[in-house]
Amino acid sequence: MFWKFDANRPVYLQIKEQFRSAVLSGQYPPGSRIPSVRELAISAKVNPNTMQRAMAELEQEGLLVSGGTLGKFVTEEQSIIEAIRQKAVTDAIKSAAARFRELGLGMEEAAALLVQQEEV
Amino acid sequence: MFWKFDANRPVYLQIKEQFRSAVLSGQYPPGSRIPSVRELAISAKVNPNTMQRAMAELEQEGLLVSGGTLGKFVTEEQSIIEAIRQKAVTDAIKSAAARFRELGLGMEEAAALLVQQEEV
Amino acid sequence: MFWKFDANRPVYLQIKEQFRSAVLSGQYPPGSRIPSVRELAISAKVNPNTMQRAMAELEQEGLLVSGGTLGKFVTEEQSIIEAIRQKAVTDAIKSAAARFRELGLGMEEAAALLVQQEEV
Amino acid sequence: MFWKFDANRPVYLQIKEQFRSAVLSGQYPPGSRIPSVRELAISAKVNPNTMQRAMAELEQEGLLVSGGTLGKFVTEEQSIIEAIRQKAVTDAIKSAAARFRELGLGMEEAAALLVQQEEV
DNA sequence: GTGGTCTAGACCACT
DNA sequence: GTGGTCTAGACCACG
Repeated sequence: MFWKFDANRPVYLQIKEQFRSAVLSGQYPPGSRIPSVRELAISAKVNPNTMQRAMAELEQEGLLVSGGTLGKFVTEEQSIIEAIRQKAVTDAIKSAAARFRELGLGMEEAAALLVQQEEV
Repeated sequence: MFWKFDANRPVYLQIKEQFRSAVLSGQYPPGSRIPSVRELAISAKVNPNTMQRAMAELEQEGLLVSGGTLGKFVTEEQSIIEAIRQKAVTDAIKSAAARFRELGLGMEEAAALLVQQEEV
Repeated sequence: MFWKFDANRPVYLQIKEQFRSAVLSGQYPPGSRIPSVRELAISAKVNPNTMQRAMAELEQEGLLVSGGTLGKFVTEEQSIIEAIRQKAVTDAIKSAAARFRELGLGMEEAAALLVQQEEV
Repeated sequence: MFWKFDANRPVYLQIKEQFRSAVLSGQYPPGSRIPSVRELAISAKVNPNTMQRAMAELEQEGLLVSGGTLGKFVTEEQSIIEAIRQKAVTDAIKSAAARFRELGLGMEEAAALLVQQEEV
């Protein structure tokens, strides 16, 4: 798990986003145990409380379930995961579209730049 | 000029982004006078100090030039504007691409969703 | 605002309960500004962070709305307040009933003891 | 014996309450042998240490007496049982009354809701 | 001064 | 060892 933070947004929100993405992209399969809060905090070079807050919110969101002293686990309910994925993708697209529109960039143009960027 | 702020990022940064976009998209042509900080602050429902800070940074960036007691003006130097546009577009694309990649979304897929979104 | 905490349950949860009750019982009318988090923390002899957490959750619940740097306010939406009151009362009744049942106490019996207790 | 735990309070305290209630409501008559700590722990899906701690405290309270290698038994002294019952009922009533009062709920009103709840 | 975030470090219960 | 809570104290953005 590699972390990258932008200084201008709350770290715990960025942790939520990135960890959610990690789960959605299959890095932590449904039902699997995730690393302990303390380990994750170390890997992200962040205070355990900050990591704890992020994971607690992902738990409240339904993506994670707490196994008490056994650690935290990715939910086994595929429907929840799928719903979260849908929302994440839609949000990302909407937010990018809004930014492009703000810049006066047409969607086809933006789409072309995106594809082209990948080829680099 | 319509403003939309996200609670989780410094307002003055969002003002910079949005005002810069307004200039780049031609809403304020090169050489034109922009509204006073006071007026902009009211339209954005923001403290004048906050607006002042944002405009000062856009001035330092070269996009705006101060006309002393006459107010602030958009720079007339096309090269500066063009450079800023390039950077803004590139940043927006890169940032969107990074987010999509994080979500395990292919660029072609994302591009398709973007175009499709416009049709809605 | 007077606070009373039970050592065996998280303080922030008890703060939520008690403050919610204070609002529901009209101590803080709809739309009114509540004391600052720092003041409340002092009055409850609790760390500001703990109070902050409790108020943030009441905000998420919809009972409070944040006025940014102006402080926090009780929501003006009567419907939300009413819904929260309903839930609070129902929960309290259910929880008491469960406890009484556990003790083999009939509801009529318990009801009598409750009324009698008030007369003391 | 059916167990139900609230995540926000120490499990051993909840075991004490529920087992005490089970005895008071006659599920384990005076002088009868209770299941082994190991069995109880399994039925409650709880660590034996946790169950052990709860039973030890009930023993110290006088409700249970240890029969050495024969297991634990409910005390045969009716006076003790009666005293514990009194305290348990009084505590439950007081605690419910306090909660209702906090919510601005009159005792007659609460009593009515309690009785009504039973009919459902 | 206000809300909000973050760090550092401690303590508790135990799924 | 793990999740969870709490304290103490600091910093930031905003007004």
